[in-house]
Amino acid sequence: MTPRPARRAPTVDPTAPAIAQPGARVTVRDVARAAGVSQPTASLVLGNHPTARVAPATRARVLAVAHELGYRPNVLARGLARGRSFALGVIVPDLGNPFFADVVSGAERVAGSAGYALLLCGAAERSAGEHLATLVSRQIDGVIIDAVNAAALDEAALAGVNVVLVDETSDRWPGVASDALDAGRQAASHLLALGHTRVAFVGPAADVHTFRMRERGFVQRLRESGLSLPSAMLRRAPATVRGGDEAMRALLAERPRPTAVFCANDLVAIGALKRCAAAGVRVPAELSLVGCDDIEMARLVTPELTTVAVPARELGARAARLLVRQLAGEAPRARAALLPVRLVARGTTGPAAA
Amino acid sequence: MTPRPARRAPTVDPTAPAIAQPGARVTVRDVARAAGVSQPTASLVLGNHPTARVAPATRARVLAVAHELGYRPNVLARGLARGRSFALGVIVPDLGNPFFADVVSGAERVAGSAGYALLLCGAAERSAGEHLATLVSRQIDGVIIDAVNAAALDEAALAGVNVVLVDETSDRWPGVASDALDAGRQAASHLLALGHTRVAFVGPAADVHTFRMRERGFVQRLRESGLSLPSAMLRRAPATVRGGDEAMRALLAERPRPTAVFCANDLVAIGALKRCAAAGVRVPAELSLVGCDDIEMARLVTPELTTVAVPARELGARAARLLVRQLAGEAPRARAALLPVRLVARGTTGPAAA
DNA sequence: TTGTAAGCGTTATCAT
DNA sequence: ATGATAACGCTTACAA
Repeated sequence: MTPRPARRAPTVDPTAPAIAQPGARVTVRDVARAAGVSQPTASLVLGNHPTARVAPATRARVLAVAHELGYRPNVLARGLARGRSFALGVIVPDLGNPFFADVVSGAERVAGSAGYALLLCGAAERSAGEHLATLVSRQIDGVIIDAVNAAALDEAALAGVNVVLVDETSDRWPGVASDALDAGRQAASHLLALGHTRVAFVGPAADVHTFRMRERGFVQRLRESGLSLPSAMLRRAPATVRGGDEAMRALLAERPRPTAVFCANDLVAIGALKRCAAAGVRVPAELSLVGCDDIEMARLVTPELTTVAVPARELGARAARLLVRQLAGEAPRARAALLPVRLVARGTTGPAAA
Repeated sequence: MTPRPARRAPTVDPTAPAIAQPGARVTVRDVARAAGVSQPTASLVLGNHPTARVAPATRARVLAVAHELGYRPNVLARGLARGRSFALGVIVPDLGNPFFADVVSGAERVAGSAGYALLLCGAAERSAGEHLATLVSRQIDGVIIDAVNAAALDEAALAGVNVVLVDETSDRWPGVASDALDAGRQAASHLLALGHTRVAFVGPAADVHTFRMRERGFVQRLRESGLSLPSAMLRRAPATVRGGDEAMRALLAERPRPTAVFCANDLVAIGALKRCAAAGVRVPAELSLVGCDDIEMARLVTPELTTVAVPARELGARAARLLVRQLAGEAPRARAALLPVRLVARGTTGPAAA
């Protein structure tokens, strides 16, 4: 066989000083050539493989040359050869919600330190299904899906993808979640302890598991104390500031008014709080308010928001870790426990008015 | 030459019904085989190339088969062959800051609809330089760098990378930025119009261009009205809620106190506002406060924050668009104009106390 | 218009 | 321990 034909653009001139040429990619082949070994041998060394049975001297030489030349592996090529991309995807409903920003941030930290890149997908513009499709065509190694109804996803698109759900449940994919039922229960307990009996709930109708569970826990705990939630006290609203604002307007028009309201998340609670301020309703004197998530904003409104703290960054971090471990070949461990949540009593809750 | 040897794992059995096999990747070769054309011909059709000189009949057949088989191109392989990854990176200091979350969100939208994936990099854990290196080894097509001092970046790492700076300037890379100087000027004008003469500034010492310009514009406008900023009225603090809180504590201890403070961003202003509330200083009666950015939070604190609105999402979107255009081969247009900013007078500013 | 062949940079499987 | 050789899935000359 004839020697390999000259490459179109030789990346490094062997006669040139061994300095990383700006703009020119240094490949394993260049390193091999310069180190006087075959290309696969260099690859064996550079791929820091566990099974790297290479003579110490050879290895050292290759490493030295690689360093000198400023060799950087081409992750795309590696991915193509290994059938993996060393990248994780994360799909969140909306990065504008600080809670999701935290989840993503936690995932990014873990993914990054495990050598994975994180591809960000906001489900606001494109649907989760579309995102999934493009991720798959990028040979994505795993996908974190947060607060997107997994059942609504296209079966075909999901075939053969490593998925971890955040704050959703499914018997098909593993997931990490906070103890949303307990969040609702703690909110109820707190209000009950303060003597509230006319309480309300504001949350989205959307079929997102966490919200459903928060609501369920709240109602459940109320029932245990002999209280019920009449339908007028159950307001459906999008999980946004605006949603909270509008729901609270409706709630304030009710007679009798509730003396306490649990909101599905902090954004809703803050919207509700804002409406109370606008309507001249004193919080917590006339009305108590409990949120959920404990985003940074919760401590910045006045009065500070009583809320149930949910470890958002930790959720993202765990989801990423789960994927990373799974990809490293570790057996998927038993169903992960729910992350505990904790009510933080601050300024928006007080004793029920007499 | 002998026919190509059998592949290790044939992805599709040609005799099987043409249904996307779950888990099995359908390749161009599979499509070509099924359509009875050569692999490159199929590639030509499927690569929706402008120069696709293929017989209409053939093209239709290939497309039909591809659809039937559920063909999805392997972006990694395509990238390797074309020397591009069809991915953009974005490096932000901290996703926890809603401003950056918005920038990223805007970039994601544009990148996504142009067929680019967005790799997220938070500069909190790893340095921007490290991120850049990993992005380069992923053959990244372009990188958006927000609020990271570009001069501090490793020259070598940046060689041959398409970079767009957000809210930074450099004569080396193109960038998009808001009119930070004008932001400072508008803040000053607003306070001057309200009769304030003892004003202060709180901002980070970090060498981030935008913050420097906001400060400069503020001081400049003050000077034009014959006012100066004594050093006691210039507090250095990290651009966070906490930083604002602590800086304001110091400011409140000064005698005489300032009657108005301009903060480098909303987070700082909100921290300052919080400190005022804690210290019993009435805002705006005793002290006026102006922030910068107009993040969602600004309207949620009490009183609502007067601030200079900066189009964060638009910045991210434009940065991404700049890269996408550049990658599409369009000539980089002349230096983009600064995005205008606009002061939004809300509740934290009022006339100077008599 | 289409097929053949080479190549992208890496990993994996064998002989040697 | 090392080196040929094939393969990953795609693009792109170039030849037919």
